[in-house]
Amino acid sequence: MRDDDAAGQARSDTLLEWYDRHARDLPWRVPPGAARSPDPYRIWLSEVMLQQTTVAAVRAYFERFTQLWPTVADLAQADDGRVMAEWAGLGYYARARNLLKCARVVAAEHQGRFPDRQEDLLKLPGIGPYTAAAIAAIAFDRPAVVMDGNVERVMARLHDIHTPLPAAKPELKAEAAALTPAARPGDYAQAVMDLGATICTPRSPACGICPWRAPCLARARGTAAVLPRKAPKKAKPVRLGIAYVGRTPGGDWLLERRPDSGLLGGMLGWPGSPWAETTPAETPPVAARWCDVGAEARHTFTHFHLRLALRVAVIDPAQVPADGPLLLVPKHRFRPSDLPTVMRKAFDLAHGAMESP
DNA sequence: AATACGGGGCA
DNA sequence: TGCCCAGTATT
Repeated sequence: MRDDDAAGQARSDTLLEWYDRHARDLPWRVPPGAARSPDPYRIWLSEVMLQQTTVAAVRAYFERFTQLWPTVADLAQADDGRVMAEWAGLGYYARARNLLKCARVVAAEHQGRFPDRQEDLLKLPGIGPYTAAAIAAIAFDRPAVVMDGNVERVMARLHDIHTPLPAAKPELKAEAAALTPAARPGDYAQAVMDLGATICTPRSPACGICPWRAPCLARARGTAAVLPRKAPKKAKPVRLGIAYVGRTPGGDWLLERRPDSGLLGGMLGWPGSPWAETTPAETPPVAARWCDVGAEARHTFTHFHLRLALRVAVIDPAQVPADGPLLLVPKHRFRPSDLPTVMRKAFDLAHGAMESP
């Protein structure tokens, strides 16, 4: 065991030396060696945004959110619709709903301070095993074992593990735990994830410049590019739907607030038919002369492809019930960027069709 | 254990 | 255009 400990120590030291020289400059990051300590609010916000999402996509959203809501107390008081609108385009909208829930729990039940232990962080909405470990390690420098897709890939290659995911997870986690150091665990966690994101990449890893090229078994055996192995995935079915893009004579838009649970939950969207495998029936939200737009919006979600046929009409505002999910958004307050991507695609096509009759 | 849940990047 | 990537909540 002592040999393993010593080898692990040497590896984490090697990685920390690399991180001291090559740490990425990120808006939410405190550089290694800096005097200040990280703001748990900013670490939490960035980690939730980074779930299933690339750094490139997150940057602008992070800047915007921290500018609008500099503290967790500010976010806790924010308007729900405003937060959903600012999240639009980032995807996985349950994250935004849980973000608000979590901010309100922290503000009301934790005096505006995030818990510093993984076990307590795990109880908060939207914080699972990965995010709890990441906050504990990065914000509070606790030796939590941070397991994300990057770490899984790095461990699979370092130890040349060929068991397919997700079956390999326990083994990969054990290897990651054995390497997590007692000194500078926060920097170590960020270092492994940086390594996975910049060098030990999913395709064509840059083994030649990797700080772990010496101990890496997959590098020695030439198997890095095929690891980690994954269980085969199933094909995505096609679903069909119709969306109705309506506008009043005054130029206000007819939208609906989608239910909190389910696909695009809590987001604005165009009213329409359910999305199913078969051709949908016409289900106009209000009576009007709906015109077929020649084009359809195509969009791929996690588990199906959608083809959305489009109808446009000038509608009578008096036809819109005051209760229910439908709402008229005034012309000057409507921002296409407040919509999830599929709804923005539908708008772009419908709007083009309305401009040129 | 399996499924629902977006969107962006790259070949 | 199509394939790859990747945490949390729910069932």
